[in-house]
Amino acid sequence: MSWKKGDREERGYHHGNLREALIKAARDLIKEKGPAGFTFADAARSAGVSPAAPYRHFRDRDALLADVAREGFQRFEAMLATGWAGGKPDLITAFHNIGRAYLAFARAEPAYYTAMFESGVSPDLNAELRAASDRSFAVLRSAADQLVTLLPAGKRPPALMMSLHIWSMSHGIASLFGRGDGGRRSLPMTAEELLESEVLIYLQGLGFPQSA
Amino acid sequence: MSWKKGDREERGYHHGNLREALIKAARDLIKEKGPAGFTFADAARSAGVSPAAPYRHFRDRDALLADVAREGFQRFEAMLATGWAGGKPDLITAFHNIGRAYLAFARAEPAYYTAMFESGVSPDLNAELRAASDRSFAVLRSAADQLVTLLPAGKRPPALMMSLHIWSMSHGIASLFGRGDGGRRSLPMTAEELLESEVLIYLQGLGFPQSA
DNA sequence: TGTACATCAGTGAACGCGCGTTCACTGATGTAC
DNA sequence: TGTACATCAGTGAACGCGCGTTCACTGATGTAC
Repeated sequence: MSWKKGDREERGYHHGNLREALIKAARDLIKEKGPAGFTFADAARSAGVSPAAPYRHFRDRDALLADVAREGFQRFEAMLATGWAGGKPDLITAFHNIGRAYLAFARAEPAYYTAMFESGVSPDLNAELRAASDRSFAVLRSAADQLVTLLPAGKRPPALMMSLHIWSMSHGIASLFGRGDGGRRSLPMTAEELLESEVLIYLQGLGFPQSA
Repeated sequence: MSWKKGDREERGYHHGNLREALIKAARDLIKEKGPAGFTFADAARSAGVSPAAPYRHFRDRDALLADVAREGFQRFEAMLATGWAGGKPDLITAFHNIGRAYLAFARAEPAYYTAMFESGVSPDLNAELRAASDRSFAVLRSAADQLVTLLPAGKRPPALMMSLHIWSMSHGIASLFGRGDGGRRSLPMTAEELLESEVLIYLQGLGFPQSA
């Protein structure tokens, strides 16, 4: 069987693009059965190759998982940046949009989210993963940097602290209520409404105007 | 080998108290190797019994994990209640103390915390687990009920919403930074300081006085 | 109090299974000349 | 352009291992009389 290179991703030798195919297989299996519920052999089977083939691309299961997480952070960064949209239409609205993007990502990509935050893969053990994680956070950090300029110089909170606060709110809500794979708890309101009201009250506490 | 019933927990037939011993073994294994890193056979080995013995007490591995989570919620509830201390010395201070208790639990008992929130065991599938989880949340909810009475009647936020906000902040910080088993990210401040400042700003946003 | 019996927690051997990992190999693609 | 060789992604068979699960059993404890 030989494939023409019609698809942009289709290239290479025997399989075509086994590395990416294995990452996709891992994502599907994580979504189906949780981060613990997939094996190296499973991923090979899903990708339609022999159980020995993955060893050409990943040292072991953890290396594969780390690559899923790294790819996840890349997409996450892109979604957060799209939410922020360079601070348009106004800084406060754009800031709320980052939170929405955060929840949208957790909902749309529960497999990536799990690999990134709950798979036990430590970013500190993998420089590339760490860098991808840091770049995601930098979107939030940079938004906070710009947001504090709305306040008079003497009343500005530390932007780092502020971005950590927003991150923890978003992550808390996403973890508890906003997962696409059957969230663990039900709510009398949507996760988005809960986060939006939380951020609103928080910004009021810092003295931000209702809109800008 | 026969044991006198010196220890309060020591009773029963052959092993003494295998059920509790298995739960403790599961906790130790989760703490060591993560929620995915223990098996039914592992737990039996740690408890010093044959691999068939656990079947007398738990249907399968998930049932054991659910019981770890249930026991975790019981201790969690107790810690939160101790933090609140009936609203002493004053409601605002006691409210902050619940947050501290939340983080202290995640730090001191990472194995329970993992089983409760990240093991994939759904509270909805187990009535007892669900009830234990609800009782934990009820501590926070009841504290919020009392706290809102500090505000004039027309300016009181819904206590349910408020308790969900506080829960998500605490859970977000505990998950991201405040784990006893080698948290995944380092911080320029303690998790406790981060949560305390976050809650403080949030309460200011709702119009609460600095102390009461 | 003593005896006979019922109960049931835990045993240990056995099984089938799928995983992780290795190995010499095959065969398509890339490259030197 | 063609030929010979090097490279390397993927094969498939094999292995040891530990897991989950079952089974008839054993033996300590509880209970009826």
